[in-house]
Amino acid sequence: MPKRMRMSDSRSRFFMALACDQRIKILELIRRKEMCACELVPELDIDQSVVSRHLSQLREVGMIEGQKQGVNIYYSIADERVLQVLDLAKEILQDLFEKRQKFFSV
Amino acid sequence: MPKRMRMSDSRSRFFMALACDQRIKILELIRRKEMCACELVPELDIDQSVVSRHLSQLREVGMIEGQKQGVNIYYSIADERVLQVLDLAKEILQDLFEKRQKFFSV
DNA sequence: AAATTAAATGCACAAATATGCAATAATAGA
DNA sequence: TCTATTATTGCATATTTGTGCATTTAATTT
Repeated sequence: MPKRMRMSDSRSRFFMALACDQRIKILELIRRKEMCACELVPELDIDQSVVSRHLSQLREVGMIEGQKQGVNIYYSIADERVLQVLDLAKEILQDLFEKRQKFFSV
Repeated sequence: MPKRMRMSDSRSRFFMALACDQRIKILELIRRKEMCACELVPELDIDQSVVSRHLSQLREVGMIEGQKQGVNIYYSIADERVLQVLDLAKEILQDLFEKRQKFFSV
């Protein structure tokens, strides 16, 4: 029995899905055009099994959805608001970076 | 040396800061009114040192900022867009929940 | 200056995570 | 049916993370 449940709030799991370079890259890739796992593998330079697991995780929290086409499952963004979240984070961090750069350049 | 850097993208770290029940709760608490660490401890039921570390982490990614008032440091949300991110996640998950409930009730 | 309160830090440890390898399952196409 | 390709699933492992305890640091107020 764990001392404390770390991520019982579903939002924690949601954000955990974004707390990983590879998964962010996957989202940014399939936002441009839908892709299957076997197309993602060479882009990410990690094992095929790992890509599969990342995709599962993103699917579980409702960020992406897959559609079968022949042998492949093509993934796309399931909810446009996920992209808003990604872009907001980028903006926040960019502004923070500038703010801190200004602060330390005095 | 780790095999692979897991969170070199600053966005990963940003979202990692949100991937934790306690830290989300801290944000939701100080969004209502600014609070110091010693006020947060009884609300969260974790050790004072842990609260301190959570606050550091949230500060590092620019989500909160502290202001000294006497002996205490009062924390508040540093960027309103952080709240947008939190609320977007809530909406996405709520819709996902309803969608899945509908699907499984057939 | 001394005492008190708040915040940060060092240390140890349990739990969770990302990863790769190997094997399995699933399925389309020949 | 057989084959080939794709995706999923154990299993083991190194790293990371959240946590608590004890201590230290910082700073205010008496």
